[in-house]
Amino acid sequence: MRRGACQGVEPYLAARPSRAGAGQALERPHSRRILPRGVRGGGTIDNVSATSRRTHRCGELRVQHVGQRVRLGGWVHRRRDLGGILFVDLRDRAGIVQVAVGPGAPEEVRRVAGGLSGETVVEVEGQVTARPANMKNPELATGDVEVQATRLAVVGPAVTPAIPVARGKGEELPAEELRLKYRHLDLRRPEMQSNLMLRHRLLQRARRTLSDLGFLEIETPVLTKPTPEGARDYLVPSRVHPGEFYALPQSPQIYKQLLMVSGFDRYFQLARCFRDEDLRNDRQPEFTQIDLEASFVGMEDVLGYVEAVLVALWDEAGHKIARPFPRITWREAMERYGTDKPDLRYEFPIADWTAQVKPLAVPFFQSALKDGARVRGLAVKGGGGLSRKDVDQLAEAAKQLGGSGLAWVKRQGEQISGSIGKHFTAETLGQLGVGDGDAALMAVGPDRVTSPVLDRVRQEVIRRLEFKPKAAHAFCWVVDFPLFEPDPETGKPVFAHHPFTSPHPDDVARLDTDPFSCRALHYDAVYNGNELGSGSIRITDPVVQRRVFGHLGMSPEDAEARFAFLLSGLQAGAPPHGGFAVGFDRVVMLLTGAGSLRDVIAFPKTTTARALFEGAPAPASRADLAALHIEVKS
RNA sequence: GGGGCUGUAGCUCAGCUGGUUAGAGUGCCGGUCUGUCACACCGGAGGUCGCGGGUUCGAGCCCCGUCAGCCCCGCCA
Repeated sequence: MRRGACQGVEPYLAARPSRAGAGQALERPHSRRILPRGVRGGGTIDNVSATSRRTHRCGELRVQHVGQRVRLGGWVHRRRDLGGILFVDLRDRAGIVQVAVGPGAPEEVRRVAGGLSGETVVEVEGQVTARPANMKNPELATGDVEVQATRLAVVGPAVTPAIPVARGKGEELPAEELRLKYRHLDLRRPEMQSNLMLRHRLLQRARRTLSDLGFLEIETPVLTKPTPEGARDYLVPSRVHPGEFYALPQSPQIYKQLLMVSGFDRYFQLARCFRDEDLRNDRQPEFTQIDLEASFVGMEDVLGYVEAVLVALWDEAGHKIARPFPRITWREAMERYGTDKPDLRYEFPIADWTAQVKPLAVPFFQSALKDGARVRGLAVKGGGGLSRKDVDQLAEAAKQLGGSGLAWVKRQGEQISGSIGKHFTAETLGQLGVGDGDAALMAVGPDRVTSPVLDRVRQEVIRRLEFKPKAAHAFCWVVDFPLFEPDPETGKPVFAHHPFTSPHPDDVARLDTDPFSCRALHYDAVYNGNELGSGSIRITDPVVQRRVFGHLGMSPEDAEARFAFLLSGLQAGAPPHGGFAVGFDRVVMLLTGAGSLRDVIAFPKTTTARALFEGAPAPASRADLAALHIEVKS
């Protein structure tokens, strides 16, 4: 056990067995040999931390080190000068340890310690001592010990930091703009270090899991050709070929299919992907996917591989997840939850109340109840707890999503109230599952309107009434997605996913006659209402692939020009194959509890896609532009 | 492209109905202090109220514009 890693600032490391034993053994003779005279190595426990300049990391020291002479390097987190005695909290990535400079310390040490300011980098040599019982600090993993400094040197003087690294309890974070501008300081904070250390471990665990399953890590180009995800491409001008451009990959989609054609059988990559679209809290223009593809597989196989990865990742973060994940069809998800990424932590489904409500002749519904429109609603247990203000805000949100609003009924004993309350009896409400103290929230219209409305209302009700989740971790697979969706403007069928997704074999015959009824061999992994990733079984028949391109409105010539390398690949003998891509940054965000992707990416972009730290993008020089055959309009 | 929120000391924030000298905590600087751990105490410095224009006798506060950050829609798996 590397106990040193298991302390406060890195909570996810708790009780994790080390697998680094062999590597440590190799390191040991080396680090022992170069340790300075008079300083003993750290024994058998923390030797990977030792270097020619230090024996341990600050945060690793424990009672077992008492009596040892150690040498540390780190940043001055805080300093407490009591006059005759002075304490320095020394910080590195492993944590914080208290260095004591008492009246008995050498004059030089006392002098240097007296002048230390925050964030200065120092090297300390001293003896680890046990703190007396009443002077221990239980909030610090190293709180049972301290280091009595016998040597102290400033090796990296620091100006007063622009934003604080050491924060007081309850002190707010600096503005995000400043955190991004002074990212080197923000990244020193133990929270950020913890996030990025977990990220590292998740990456390693994903690699190991897939490698153990026989997947080969193969890198694909970053300078490439536009891929078909449908987002805007980042373009890179070619110097050698005037007027021509590379595109940065939105995903390695076509490459991984070609690797299957090439017979690599199982591929994975921790792939950097680029999409030039507007940002969100959970969307960055460059991001990382755990990308995989396998040959001679069906959907079951792929879901199995992805489950193995996800279970391993959650395990790495300390959560035990049961397999297999439950499955829900896309149709059922839309029917019961109004979304293709249902949050199954809560058993609180949407119901079709058309049959029960239609005979009541409620004016609010009558005009809308045509052309296949339905009345759908939520029976809210304890919905009496929703204030009039809550209901009004829910109705307002419903209207913003394009609905005609939200009808509501509350039942308290024999008292029935609400916007359409006078049309209801306790008996009718009982049939809808609305009991005493409950409420019914209803929307009317075509499903494409009521689904998003009731999805939103459901989430808001869960939040406002603080429903208890029935599980902390609710994974599911959403399967049987439609192959096409109507174009919002023309109503014509367009592909719901990328155009390499195989139609469901049972539905292929209806491809031309009834496209909207065709299902795709496409599947999403959903966790607590978040989409973690998606995948599909691919089209391997070049004839079908050409037909599908035709459906996208692509002429055979267009298809050839854009995707010749894929089409010729498929003609060359393509094995049945399929794959998946996990949005890795989002996984890290969920597992760290971070509020935004920016807290799990070392150097993220702002919402306007700027890098405040390094200052990208930036204008290019006239000479650079000329070399690239580019003129910029000003 | 559209909507919303925010912008006051290095940092986090307060600032009344527009009113005369813009405050607090923390950090910083100086001092006292031998067991602190957000040490405590005493003293001090520190302001282009994001920027530009307007209204007004008078603007941190009202109006218009603009910039930046964040959130959302559009867009994007």
